[in-house]
Amino acid sequence: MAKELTTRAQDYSQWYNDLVIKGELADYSAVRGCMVIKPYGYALWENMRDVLDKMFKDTGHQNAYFPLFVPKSLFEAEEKNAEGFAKECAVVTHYRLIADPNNKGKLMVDPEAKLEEELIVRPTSEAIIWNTYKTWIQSYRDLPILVNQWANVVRWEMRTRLFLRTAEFLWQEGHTAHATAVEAIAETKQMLNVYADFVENWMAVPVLKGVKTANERFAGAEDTYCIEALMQDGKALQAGTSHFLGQNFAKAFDVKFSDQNNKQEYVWATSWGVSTRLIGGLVMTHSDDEGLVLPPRIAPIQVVIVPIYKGEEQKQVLDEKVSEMVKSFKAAGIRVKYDNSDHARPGWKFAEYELKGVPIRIAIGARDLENKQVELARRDTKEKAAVAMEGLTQTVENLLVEIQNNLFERAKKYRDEHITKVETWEEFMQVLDTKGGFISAHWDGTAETEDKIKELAKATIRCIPLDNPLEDGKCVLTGNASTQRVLFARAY
RNA sequence: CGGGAAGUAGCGCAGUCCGGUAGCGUACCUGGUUUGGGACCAGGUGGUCGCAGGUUCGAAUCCUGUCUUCCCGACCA
Repeated sequence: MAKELTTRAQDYSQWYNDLVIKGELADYSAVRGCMVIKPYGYALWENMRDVLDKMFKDTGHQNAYFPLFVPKSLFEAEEKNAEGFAKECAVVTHYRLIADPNNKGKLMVDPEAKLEEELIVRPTSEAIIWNTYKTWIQSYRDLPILVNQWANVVRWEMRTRLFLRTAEFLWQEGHTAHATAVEAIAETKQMLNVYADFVENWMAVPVLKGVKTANERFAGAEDTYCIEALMQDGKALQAGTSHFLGQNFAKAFDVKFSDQNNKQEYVWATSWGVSTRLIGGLVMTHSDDEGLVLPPRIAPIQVVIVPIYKGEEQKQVLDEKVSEMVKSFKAAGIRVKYDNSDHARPGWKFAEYELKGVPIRIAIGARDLENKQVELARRDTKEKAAVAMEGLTQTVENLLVEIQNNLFERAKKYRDEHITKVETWEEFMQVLDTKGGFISAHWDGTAETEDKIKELAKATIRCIPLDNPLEDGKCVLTGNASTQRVLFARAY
């Protein structure tokens, strides 16, 4: 029987959950709020990770690894950062279990094994890293430090959703140290551009680059730059952030260096990260009611080949023919899977690989061998065509590029059509409730107005776009004078 | 943390009101026929019904407690 998928129109949230679980990206686990990332989903993450990792290294960064645990005294050193994360920290208080004398076969926490100082399971690593940088930095010659780490972090969220918000998630966090503010700001912007480049050109997800308002800023940052994407239900998703941390952490951890004039200066910092949340954004950007739709450049399987045969004899002929094709594909760097397993019939396989979002499917049977052709089906448009075996590898290479471009253009068109300029509060609410997407509106620049809008509309300022044109106007809520439009949306 | 729902075979569910020793679909195994959009026939395997206690001759079913998960909300760099 078919794996029943909920459609987007029926229940968008359920559709998303169905895709993640039935598409075998991830599954719920026995641990509240934590997911199991399954091999197919992890392969996707590995592809994303590998591309990003190369981009980081190409911009001069190195990987390192810091501890999972942060002593409480270090964690609280940068006050704003600590306060921002305090209410969602997992805390280790003991280090040993013993047999429970009142409950045979069960264990209990040994009250004798209480830690002198509690350990915070990192929700982010600024504290432990800056405490370390203190020992790495003495002179301007030690700067800059350009380090990234691939890690897991824990944020004890009250409400979780697969990939979008889980208690534990995988990410990378870059932490850099610089001699000047100018240099640190340049780094912050550079990494924002790296993220935008990756998300748009590899994931085919269009993003808006901008800077957060003070309210939405990372705890402990001077400025938070972000890329914002738009999902098919009209809600925005923060896809990545890059923070200019000023000297906040240097001061909190007393990290100084001697400059060329032997003067002691505090170090300037940045941090930047993207997480497995990107996978959630990917799913909600491209997928449809038949299942996942993955962009070719990061799809674990780019091409699946399904043989159609009657009897063992035909199968062997096909196996032989297809092995040549596979060899040619692999030589061209195409990630290909030949599924000649006998326990499922072709129709079942078609549906299965559509559900899993494989960009191209090739079906080949006796009929095709005779005509020296194959059936080529593309996942993004669901179009099927008979194409010649002659030059097939080139045909497939071209089609992969075309699909990649089509996905991006399709998503960008949708996104652009869902940026709406509004002038009045009535329009603001109407667009929000009926059309969704980003709303470009004037805002008087105060946190009070921002809070009020959040309360009234459940919409937040996603960002102030970079290179935002100045334009005199009136705040959409208060009518006060405003110098520029900002982007509002309901968000994940 | 507030509200709701659910825990019975790998997965999805019925049975619970009205107590009598567990069933359906799918998956899985065997054999056969099949194979161009989620095949069909036949025969099988698999669960002491989340956990603990109570009522009863007898509990998936009634009572008490407890644990867990999901959904909605609040919260969310």
